[in-house]
Amino acid sequence: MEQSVHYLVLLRRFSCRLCSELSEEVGGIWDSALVSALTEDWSNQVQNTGEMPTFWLVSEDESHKPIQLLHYHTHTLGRGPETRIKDQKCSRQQVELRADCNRGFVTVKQLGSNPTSVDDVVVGKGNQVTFKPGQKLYMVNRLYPYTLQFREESTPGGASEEKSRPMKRPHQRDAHEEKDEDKEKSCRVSAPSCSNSAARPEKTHTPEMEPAAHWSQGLKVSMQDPNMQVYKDEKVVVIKDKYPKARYHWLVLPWDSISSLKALRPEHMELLKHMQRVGDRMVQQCPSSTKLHFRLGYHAIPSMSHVHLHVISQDFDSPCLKNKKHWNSFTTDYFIESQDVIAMLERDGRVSVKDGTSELLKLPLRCHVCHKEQSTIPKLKEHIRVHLLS
DNA sequence: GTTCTAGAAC
DNA sequence: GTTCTAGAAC
Repeated sequence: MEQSVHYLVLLRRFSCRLCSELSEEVGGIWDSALVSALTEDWSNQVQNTGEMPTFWLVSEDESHKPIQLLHYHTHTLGRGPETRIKDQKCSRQQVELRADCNRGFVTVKQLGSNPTSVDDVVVGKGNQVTFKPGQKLYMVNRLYPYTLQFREESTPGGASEEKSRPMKRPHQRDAHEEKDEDKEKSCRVSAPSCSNSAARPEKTHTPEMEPAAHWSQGLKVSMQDPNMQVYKDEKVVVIKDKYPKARYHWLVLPWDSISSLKALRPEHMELLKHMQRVGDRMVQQCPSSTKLHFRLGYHAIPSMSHVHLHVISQDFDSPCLKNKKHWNSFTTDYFIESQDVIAMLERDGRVSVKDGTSELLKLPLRCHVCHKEQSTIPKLKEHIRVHLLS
């Protein structure tokens, strides 16, 4: 217990250091409001991939159905049937909203004369501010509060308003929402505290709701969640793996929507190099970087959509590491080093995965240090402790 | 990706 | 009997 507390204290100090030092080193930032603008290429990529992440503007007092805010579409709102606001102080065109689903915020421009605000910040006529999950938008005079919810829209082109309701998002559930305390202690990586009630999933699933987003889309949700983000800059975001397979296990994800290694093209080279640099920095800033060995790489056939670079310490000391698939995905050629992916892209212009790679997950359990075969996961975990202590 | 659990392995 | 795995379901 004492050790866990100590560990958490270290982590918090580490996070603070990361905030200042890492930002300096790689030009990254920690306040998502400061994220600089990306190009509009993303919009095209979304259309090409058929993936349509969208925000939903949710009336806090549930006076009307949530309003879908499609990526890069402008939405003018104010007094009228859509919001059911009848207050004369509210203009019919009170605000213009523009969602950037990839970077996780909506731009709010005040068009009306009376003040629109986001939390305590008054936008001001003609001005615009960012609005993120966890914040509250007050349409006018600190009245008519709204929150943002984010989810993947599974029907490209957009669902009709009638059937489009925010749904529960299982992968937005944080570790601390399930058997919280035990998990936090046992996984040795503290889940960040979540004050973002607006972005939390619905607890119940009513018949009129659409089915939940597929689990494989979970990273796209997590990477947008400010409570999950450990680092971010204009190109990438880093989150802690929700089910870490070692004492330190981060994921570096590009803001650009790249579904898998297969989708990588030469134009992604600089992005991949940047992802590796950020991963390297994560390691360098880690208080245990001198004691633990780290590897940076990609799963050849990842379960989760959206390219993500694993930055993982090689202790594999985690209760979340439970089965052969977990083990072999990090200790066989199923795990492709970041530098090898970059080299392959440089050489071939593509990243290919060898036939039979999925079979690597079924290989016998073998210690990653001494290569001795172990019969079961519990025995393997007992065995690797020996290397950890030596 | 995780959880759950039947049944294999011990 | 218990432990552990592997496949289904999510």
